[in-house]
Amino acid sequence: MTPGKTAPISRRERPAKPALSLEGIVAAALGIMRAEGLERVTMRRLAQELDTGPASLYVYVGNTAELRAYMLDDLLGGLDLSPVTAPGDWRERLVTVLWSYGSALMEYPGLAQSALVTRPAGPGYLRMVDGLLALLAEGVPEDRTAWAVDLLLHFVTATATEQGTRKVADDARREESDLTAAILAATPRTFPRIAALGMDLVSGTGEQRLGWAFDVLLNGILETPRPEGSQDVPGADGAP
Amino acid sequence: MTPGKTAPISRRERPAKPALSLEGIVAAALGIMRAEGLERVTMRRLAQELDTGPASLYVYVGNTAELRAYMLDDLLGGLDLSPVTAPGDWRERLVTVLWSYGSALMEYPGLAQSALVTRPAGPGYLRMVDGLLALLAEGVPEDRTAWAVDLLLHFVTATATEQGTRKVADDARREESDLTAAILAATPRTFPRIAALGMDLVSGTGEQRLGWAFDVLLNGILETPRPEGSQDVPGADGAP
DNA sequence: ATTTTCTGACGAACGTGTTCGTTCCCGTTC
DNA sequence: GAACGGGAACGAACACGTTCGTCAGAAAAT
Repeated sequence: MTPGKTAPISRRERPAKPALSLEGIVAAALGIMRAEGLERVTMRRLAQELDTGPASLYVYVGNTAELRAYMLDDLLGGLDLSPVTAPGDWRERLVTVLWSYGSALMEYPGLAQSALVTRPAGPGYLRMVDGLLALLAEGVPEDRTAWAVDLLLHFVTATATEQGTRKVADDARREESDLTAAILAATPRTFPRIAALGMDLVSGTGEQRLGWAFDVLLNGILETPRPEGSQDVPGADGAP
Repeated sequence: MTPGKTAPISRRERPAKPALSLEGIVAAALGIMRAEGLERVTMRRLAQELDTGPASLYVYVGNTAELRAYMLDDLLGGLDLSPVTAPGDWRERLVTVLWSYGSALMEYPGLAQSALVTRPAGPGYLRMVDGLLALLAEGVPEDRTAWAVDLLLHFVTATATEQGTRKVADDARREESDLTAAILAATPRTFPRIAALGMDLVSGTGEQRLGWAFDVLLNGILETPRPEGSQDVPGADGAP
């Protein structure tokens, strides 16, 4: 596992390298991530693990963002989608799946950021979207399920990014006190509304706020139809 | 307003370096951004502009994320908040301000990403929050204004990040076809729901979708009270 | 007036992502 | 069997963010 510097043995002594494939690269990247954390997954470190040079990786992966997208998709493939077909209230089951997604993202916050930058389009992501669409179909009018799933996922991803990078910065104290100090420094003269609300602005745990946000989104989706003239798309039925 | 290029005088002609201050650094950074784009605002380029070395900047700025936060806050300070006190429907005025915020962010997408990673806490941001709180107070029950403003801004920031980085990637074609291809490749066997919806999943312009999202959020906020037991915070009134 | 202290500034260095030109190998074609 | 062509792998290099140890110069203390 820890190759260290086992003397500069020429590569020909290594018994048949796995030949370098996208799958192998992603697997190695996930291995490093689980063992040492995502921030350790650098192109150089990864290349070293695969006994090659950094430039060689670029044959299979366009850049680090793309690599992370592959890693994330792999993770999403392992997501528990059993709530999709389980019995019970569709809202509860939907929120359960969304929480799973969010939890996966929060575990490796850097991946969430990638998902926000590079829109996922891998099989793992599509699998999840399909499941969510099935759940939405149970209770949401047909015209807005497409936009709704996007909105929900977009929101969870963003929240994970925010929460996550804050965890990386580690000192939640520092962050909090930064904004907290500013709030406490607000006087009725400078920022009246902020001063009035005070620490209520930063109240609640992340879970509480996210749970509330889910309710807000679902309630809003249920009673907000899609604007007219936004659904006539050529070939929208998938039968060209 | 438009600083332009007041003759590219060599740095040695500069009469007495501005002594290097946070204000000066941020101003120079904004200058480079407006002239050459945000991606050109590197520590080295910035140091060169200020006729010093990169390391010197770290006395005033912890890292690039922090620098960008300062830049963003400066931009936010120039935001048009006149709708806050204007007459008319509070919802329309609120959305107007949110659009301003979003537009500012989309102009320099990298800044949006910073805002998502490092929570803003500068005067420009607080000014905007205070204005939004005033607008929300006109129509939203008091218990949820604090969380609502956070939710709204969080969402706009995330959307700008997503939209923006896509613009940077430039080929919206490429991006679109990536997901589009996956959608078209979906069969009723593999991903039934996705196949059924087809291109409707990617329908609508960014504006249409964001406008709809605003409606969803506001409608949801209006009818989703905050969960009980989440508002008793010590010193919540700002009077310790 | 001399000494001490401390902070802003700096030069050099490390590890990073990414690109470029070259080399090598293997399947294809004559 | 020989020559070829193309994709995979590589070595070297560039610009980047950030850190470290050092230094100068001003402020504070004596």
